[in-house]
Amino acid sequence: MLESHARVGIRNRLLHKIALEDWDLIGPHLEPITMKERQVLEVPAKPITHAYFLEIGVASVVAVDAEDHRIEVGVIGYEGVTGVPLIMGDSRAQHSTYMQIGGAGHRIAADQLCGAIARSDGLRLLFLKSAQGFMIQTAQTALANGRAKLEQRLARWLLMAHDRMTSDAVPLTHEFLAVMLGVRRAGVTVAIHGFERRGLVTTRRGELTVVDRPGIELVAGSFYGTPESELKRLLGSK
Amino acid sequence: MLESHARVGIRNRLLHKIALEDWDLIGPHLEPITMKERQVLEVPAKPITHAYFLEIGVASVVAVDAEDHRIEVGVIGYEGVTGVPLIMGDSRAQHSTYMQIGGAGHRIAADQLCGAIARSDGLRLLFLKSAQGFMIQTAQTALANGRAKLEQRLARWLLMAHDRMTSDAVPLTHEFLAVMLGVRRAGVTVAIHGFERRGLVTTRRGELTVVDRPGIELVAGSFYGTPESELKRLLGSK
DNA sequence: CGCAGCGGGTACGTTTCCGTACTGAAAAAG
DNA sequence: CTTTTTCAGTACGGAAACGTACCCGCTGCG
Repeated sequence: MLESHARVGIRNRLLHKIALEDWDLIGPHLEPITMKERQVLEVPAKPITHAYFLEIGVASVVAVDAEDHRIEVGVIGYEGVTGVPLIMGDSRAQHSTYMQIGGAGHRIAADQLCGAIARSDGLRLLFLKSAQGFMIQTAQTALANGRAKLEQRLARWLLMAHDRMTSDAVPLTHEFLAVMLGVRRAGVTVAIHGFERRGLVTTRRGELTVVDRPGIELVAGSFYGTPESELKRLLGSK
Repeated sequence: MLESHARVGIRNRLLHKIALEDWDLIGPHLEPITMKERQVLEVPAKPITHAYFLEIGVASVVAVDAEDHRIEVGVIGYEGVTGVPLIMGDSRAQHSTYMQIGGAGHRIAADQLCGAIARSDGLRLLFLKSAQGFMIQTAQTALANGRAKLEQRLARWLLMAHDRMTSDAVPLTHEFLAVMLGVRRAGVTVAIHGFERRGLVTTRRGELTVVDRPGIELVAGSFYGTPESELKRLLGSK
C-alpha cells in the first residue's frame, strides 16, 4: 500500500493507532523534532502552539498556582500526546509542560490537530480516550499526593518514567525529582539512599538506574498501576 | 416561544447553556430526581447508567485504588454534570461518585447523553469544556494534596462546597470531611476548632456554618480559585 | 424517659517531613 | 589545571499530621 506520508518508523503509540483512512489528516502535518531536557512545550495561560507526539523522552505536566506552588500532575511519553486541552476544545494551556527527560518525536500545529479532530469521528474518539487516560493519571496523582509516603511516591514516579524509557538509567537530579513530587531535595536524597541500600537502584551524579523494578513496584504498592492498566483498557492491549 | 420540553425552572448551569436548537436532544430525556446524601451515582469499574445535572446538593468524586486508599478528586454541583467519562467516550466509571450533600436535579440515561453528544457539535463542545473544567479541578486537588496544609485544604473544600450551596450551613460530619481530605477525623476536628475560634465558622453536631467567607478564602490562599475562574473562562462569565 | 450509638473533644507518643544550612565531591567553565 | 558551579550527603530542631484510644454529650429510638 502506498502512503504519501509514510508511517514507517513511527513509534508513538497514539499515532500508531490512527486508522489508515484518518492518516492523511495527521501525517502530512507532522514535523519531526528532537527536544532537550527542560525544553518548554506549554506555558500556563498561553496558547498551545503544538501538540507533541513523543517517541523518546518524558514530558512533565506541572500544575502551578498564583503563589507559585507547583507539583507534577502527570507525565507523558511515547504512549500519548501533549496538549490535552486542545482535545477538549480549549486552546490555552492550563499547566506548565516541559521535557523532563530529553528525547524526540513529532509535533503538529495546534490548529491542524483541532481541524483533524473536527473532521474525523474516529480521530476524535482516539484522542479523547488518550485524554481520558491522562485524567486518570492526574486523579491517581492526587491520590498519591494525599495518601502516599514520600518513598512510595518516589517509587511511583520512577516506575512511570521507566515505563516511558528505553534505558534503565534515569538522567535526573534529586533537585528535579523534588520539584516533581513537591518535596524537599534533601528528602529525595534520603529516600533514594534507602532504595540504594536495598539494591533497588544504583546512582551516579545526576543519574539513577533502575536495578530491581519488581522491588520498586513493591514499594509503590497500589499507588502505581491504575493509570497504566486503564490506558490499556481504553486504547487496546498492545 | 414554544418548547415541547420546558426549560423553565432549570437551574443547572450547564443545561442552561445548551443552545435552543440542541435542546431537543437533551431535554426530552431528562428525568427529575431528588437525591439523599450518600446516594451513589457511580461505582468504580462499573458502567455509568446516568449523568446527573444537579441543581441542589453536592456530589463527591472519589478516587480509589486497589488497597482501598481513597481521596476526593473533585466536587460537582449545579455548575456541571457527573459522568465525565461518558463525555470522553468511556462508558465505565473510574471513580466512586456519590452525593455528599443531598439535593435534586435531573438525570439522563448514559446512552441518550452519548447519542446527543454524537449528533451535535455544539453539545459536544459544551460538555467537553465542562469536562475540561473538571480536569482542572482535579489537577488543583493534586496540587493542594501535595503542597497545602490540612487547614488550607479544609478551607478550600469548604469554599468549593459553599459555592455550590444555597445555604451557608454545610450538613456534614467531621468523619466525612476527613475521608474527603484523606486525613484523620481528629485532625479535622482540631482544624475546625481553629476556624471556630477565629470566627470563620460556627458548628453544631453534624453541621458547619460558613460565617466569614472572605476569612476562609484568606486561609485557603491560592489553593482555592483556579478551577472556578477557569470554568468561567471556559463556559462564559454568567 | 431511658438507653444505645453516633459524632465530637481531647490526649499522647510517634512518624514523617519540613526549613535551613553547612560540607565535600564531581563536573563544567575558564 | 584551576576556578566555579552544581549536585549530593548530612545534620538538627521543629512543625504537622498520624495512629490510637478514651470519654462525653447529643440525638434518636424503643
